[in-house]
Amino acid sequence: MEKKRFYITTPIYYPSDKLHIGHTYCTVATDAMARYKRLTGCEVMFLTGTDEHGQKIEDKAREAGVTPQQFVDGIVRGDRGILDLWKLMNISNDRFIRTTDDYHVSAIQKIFKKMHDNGDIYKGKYVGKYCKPCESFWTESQLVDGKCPDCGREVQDAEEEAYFFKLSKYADKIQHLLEDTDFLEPRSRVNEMVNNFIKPGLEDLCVSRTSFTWGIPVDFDPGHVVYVWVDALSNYITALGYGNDRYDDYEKFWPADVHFVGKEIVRFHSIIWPAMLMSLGEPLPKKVFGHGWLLLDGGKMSKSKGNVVDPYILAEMFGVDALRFFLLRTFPFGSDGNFSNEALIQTINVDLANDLGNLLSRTVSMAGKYFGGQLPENQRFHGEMDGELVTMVKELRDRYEEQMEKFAFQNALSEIFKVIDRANKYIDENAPWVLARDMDANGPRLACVMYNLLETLRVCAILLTPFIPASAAEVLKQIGACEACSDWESAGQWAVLPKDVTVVRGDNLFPRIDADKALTELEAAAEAAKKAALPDLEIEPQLEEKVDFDTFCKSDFRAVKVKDCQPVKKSEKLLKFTLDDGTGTDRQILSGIAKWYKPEDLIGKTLMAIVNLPPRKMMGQESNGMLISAVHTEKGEEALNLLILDDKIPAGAKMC
RNA sequence: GGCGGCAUAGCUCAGUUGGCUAGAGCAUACGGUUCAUACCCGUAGUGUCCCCGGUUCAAAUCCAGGUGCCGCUACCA
Repeated sequence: MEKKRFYITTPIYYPSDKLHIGHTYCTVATDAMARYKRLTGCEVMFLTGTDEHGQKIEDKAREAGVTPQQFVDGIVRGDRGILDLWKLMNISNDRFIRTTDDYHVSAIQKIFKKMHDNGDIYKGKYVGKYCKPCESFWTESQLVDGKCPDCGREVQDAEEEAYFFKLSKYADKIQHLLEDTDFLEPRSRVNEMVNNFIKPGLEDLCVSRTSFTWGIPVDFDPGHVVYVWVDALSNYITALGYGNDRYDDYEKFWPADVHFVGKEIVRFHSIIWPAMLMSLGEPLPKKVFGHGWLLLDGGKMSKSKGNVVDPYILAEMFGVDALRFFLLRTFPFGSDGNFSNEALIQTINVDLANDLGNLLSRTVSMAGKYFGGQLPENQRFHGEMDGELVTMVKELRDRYEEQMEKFAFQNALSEIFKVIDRANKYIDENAPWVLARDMDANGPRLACVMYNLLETLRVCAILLTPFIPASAAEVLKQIGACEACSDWESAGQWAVLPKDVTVVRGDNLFPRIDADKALTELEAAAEAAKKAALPDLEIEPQLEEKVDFDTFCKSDFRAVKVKDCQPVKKSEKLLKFTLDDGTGTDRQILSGIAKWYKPEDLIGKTLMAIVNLPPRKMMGQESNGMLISAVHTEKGEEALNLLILDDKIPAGAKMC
């Protein structure tokens, strides 16, 4: 009999920046689902990738002084890039598509041509706004206060030639698909789509651009590039070999079982994508699932807020499995969740360290202590004491399966942890340490208690495999489970381990985390990351206000020579200068530059000062003037350089 | 503005087609235990289920109105 097949995808991410915890969330969820399906015996195709074309990449590349291809290569394949991240997160994707891959490029050209030839793509005029100085084309909605969002200047009506896709033609079919089937989940998204887009009347979709070149050329009309919709969405079929010879899995895996997508791109996947497939005459994916977002402090994560959570830092600090687990255990997949470091640490400590990790630790340790690691065959079952636990474990796989089929990861995990909780309680009820006091009388009973715990751990570990693959494998290893005792089939059965199973004590699965210490470290890491993101160099903007010449001339700048320089007591900032200003009388100036200069290094230097400022007292000492420095900001940190003049300039020389 | 969603314990949230004496986890307090990762087990709580009406034998749940928060509002990828 042929295996059941399952095709699941993440969105292809846009590599204009490094990915954050939100992308990781979606990919980890997809990975858990893919691993679950493999566990149940399906032949799985799990696809993820990157969407690499478009204006923004072109711009970013120019800023960075590299070609667009070099730019995306860096973000995708570079150090700590996207591929590295998925490797770190133990993502089991079968394929990774980049929209710059040759086979995708040529397939897109075929798809575009096909839709053109069947009359669904036609040439039209794209009306918008044009900013002449910037030479850029904007849409009505992109304008800021009706002006160019880049320079703020007036824009003019303009039109450019573009290809359009007859989206409107498919409006009725799409509405039916959304309203009368369970194509789009969660259900709450359906109303949004229908009310916002379909009912007001679907407009045709502009599917080409002439305003930038970083895209797939329309091969029959030079100057046009295929816009994101056709380019990106089609990845789900080109990666299977549609329109290309690179792969040959289209017949095998299409239609997809589910596209996991963020709620912000539900529209593309639930309206545009089905319409495109209808136009191509291809079957539709079975389901689109729009998951929620991870919010920070109740708000969206964003670069500008500087609150982007870096998955690398978290995974390295707490472990990949802990992070994977947290993401899927804590938040209902369909709705938004509040991400916080506190919640992450708490979940790790409570569920993974205290409940699961400790259950394994105490079980294996007791098996070692009481039986030297190998249980005796002679075991005494006690229906009353054991019944409840055994029943729960026997029913667990079915309960779990029910939730997993609904993508309710949180609930599936919750079922497992109910059993883990029950097992911890079971230990208390049976008090193995009491039984152990009289091994002659209680040996068989104690052995049965231990066996029941191992069986419980076995089933839980199997079912946890999609979520925490490495840790689950470690559990199975420690409890001595063979391969046949670790598969999906055996997870539905009780008493699969041999009675005389041998356990192997290992390291603690999930070390407890010192919350205060970890939070402090995270803050420091976040601070460092924030700093790294700051611009290398910032200078003060120039003043708008003009100063007339006469006013300027009133400022008396002079060359001065440093006769002496001392730190000011009790002041961290101030240095006290004794200066020769050419008048024959020493001048004292205090300057807040101790952070940048050592006093002794400045003695003998020729500097510049304004000498006719009114005297001012600082830390009880009088300052007569001000030394002139150049200031700028580097990586968010203030930098200062005194104006140091050529020593041949005599003291008192006038600056003008 | 239009459309949609949400509002339940100190915190994060469950509550399916009205049957609830309103739950879980975390946090808190107290007690027990010692196999274990200072862990585990038990007990104790506290609620104007946002407000105001209505339907009903019965409303957290359904309806109307109000308040507050959030999302979507199409060519940004």
